[in-house]
Amino acid sequence: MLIAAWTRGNLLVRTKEKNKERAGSQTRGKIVAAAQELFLARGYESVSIADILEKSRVNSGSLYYFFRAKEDLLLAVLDWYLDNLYPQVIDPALKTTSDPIEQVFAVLEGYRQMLTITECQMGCPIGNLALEMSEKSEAVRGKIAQNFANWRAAIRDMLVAAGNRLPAGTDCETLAMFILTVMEGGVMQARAHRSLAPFEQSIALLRDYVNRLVANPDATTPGTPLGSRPEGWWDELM
Amino acid sequence: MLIAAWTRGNLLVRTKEKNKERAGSQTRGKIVAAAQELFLARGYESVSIADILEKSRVNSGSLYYFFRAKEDLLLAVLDWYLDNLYPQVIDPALKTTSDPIEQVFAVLEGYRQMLTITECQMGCPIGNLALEMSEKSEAVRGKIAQNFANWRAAIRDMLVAAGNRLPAGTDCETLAMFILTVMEGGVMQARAHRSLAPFEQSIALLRDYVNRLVANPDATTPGTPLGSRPEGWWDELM
DNA sequence: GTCTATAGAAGGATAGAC
DNA sequence: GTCTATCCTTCTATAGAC
Repeated sequence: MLIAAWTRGNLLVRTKEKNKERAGSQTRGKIVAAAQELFLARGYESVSIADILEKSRVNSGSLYYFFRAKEDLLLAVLDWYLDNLYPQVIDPALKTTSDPIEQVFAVLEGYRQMLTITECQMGCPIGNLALEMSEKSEAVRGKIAQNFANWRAAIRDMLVAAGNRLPAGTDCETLAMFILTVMEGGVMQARAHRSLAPFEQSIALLRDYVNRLVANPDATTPGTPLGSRPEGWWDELM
Repeated sequence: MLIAAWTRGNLLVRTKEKNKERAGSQTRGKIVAAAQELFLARGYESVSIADILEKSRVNSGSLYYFFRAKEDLLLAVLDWYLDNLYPQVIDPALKTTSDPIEQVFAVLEGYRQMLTITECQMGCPIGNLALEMSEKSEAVRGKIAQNFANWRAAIRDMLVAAGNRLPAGTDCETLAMFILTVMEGGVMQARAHRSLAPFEQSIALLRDYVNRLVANPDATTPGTPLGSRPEGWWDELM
C-alpha cells in the first residue's frame, strides 16, 4: 500500500498545493510525481531533466517555469514526502492494530513490503537521498533531516502510548531514532545483497530487544543512558 | 586512525598490487587513491573523470590505459577497501583490548572518530555507495555485498570468541549483521543531521541490547529467532 | 502556462604521437 | 606508459514565439 501509493502518483498533494497556479493545471504535479518516482528508483544525480520531461510528458519550458533548477525540484519532492508521511506510512499502520508497539512494527512491515514488491531494489526514498545529497546542499540536507524528524516523532508517539510497558525513564524519542537506524541499515543491506533476509533479521533482533525491554522494565545495564539524551540535535523538528 | 589512513593514501595496497605493471609505476595507485577519496567525499556520479585526473595529477590517457571505464575504477576502489578492511579497521580494534565484545565496540568507535574528524560529512564509504549504486551495476553491487560480508565475518569472529557469554544458540553471523545495520543507520542519520548524537545514541542502545543479552543469556523472547537464519543470502562471502 | 529550438558547459572516452 | 588534443554525447538551463 505504501509502495503502491508512492509509485502510483501524488493525488493527495495536488489538492493541498499552496501555489497560486490555477487549480486545474496538473503540470506541476505531474513533474513532481515523475521526479519522485525517478529519484526513488535511481537517485538524484543519475536522473536527468530529460528523463523527467519524458516520463511526465511535459516540455522543458514548463518545468523551468515551475522550478528554477533541478535542485528546487528535489526540494519539492522532499516536501511531497513530508506531506505524505502520515497518509501513506503512519495512518495505515495505526489502523492495523491498537497495540502501539505492534503499530511500530506495522510501519516496518510496510518497508518490508516495499522491498518485496521491488525485489529489494527500492527501500526508503529518504535514506537513499540522505547519503547521496547530505554534502551537496544545505537546503536539501535540512529537508531530509526534517523528514527523518517527522518519522521519528510519529514513532515516538506510538512508543509514548506504550510507555508504561517500557523501562521507566526510557527516552522515547531516542528509541524511535534507534528504530529508524535499524530500518535504514536493514534496507541498505537488503538492497546490497538483493535479499530480504538482512532486513527481516534486523527487524527480528530489534523485536527481541523491545521484548527484552518490556520483559525486564526494571533492569538497567551499565553505561547505557537509555533515559538521557544530549539536547539540541533534533532542532529541525521544532 | 581509520580515517587518517583512508584519506592519506594507499601505501599498503600498492605493494600488494597483482597487476603486471612494473613495480616502480605509481600511476595506477595514484589514480585509485584519488578516486577513493573523491568517491568517499562525494559519491560516484558527482565525481567526474576530470576531477580524478586533477587530484591524482595524471593525464586522461594514463587513466584509460589502466581502466577501461569509470566503473572499472570504482571496482578497483572497492577492491582497495576489501584489501584494507583488516589492516585499517579490524586489526587496530583487536589491539585495543582482549575482550571480544569490547573489540566490536572499538570498531564502532573508529567510525565515530571518522564522523568526528569530518564533522559528520563522511561515514562509511561502502554504505555510501551501496544505496547509490546497487541498482546500476551488478558487478559493483556484488563487490559492495562482498565488502559487507567481510566486515560481518570479522565481527562474527569476535562474537564467536565471546560466545559463552551470549545466549545459547545465538547466531553470531546474524548478530554481526545487526551490528552493521546499526552502524550504517547511525551514520546515515548523523550525516543527515550533521550531528554525532544519532550515531552515539544508536551505539548506546546497541550496547544496552548486548548488555541485556549477556545479563540474561537464558531468556528467550517470543517470536524472535535469534538462533535461526535463512540459509543462502550471504553466499557472496563463501 | 506551454511550446520549440538551442545555447553553452561538462561529461566519458578515444586517437595517435612519443 | 604517458602525453596532448579532441570527438561526440549528454546535460542543465534559457530564449522567445504563441
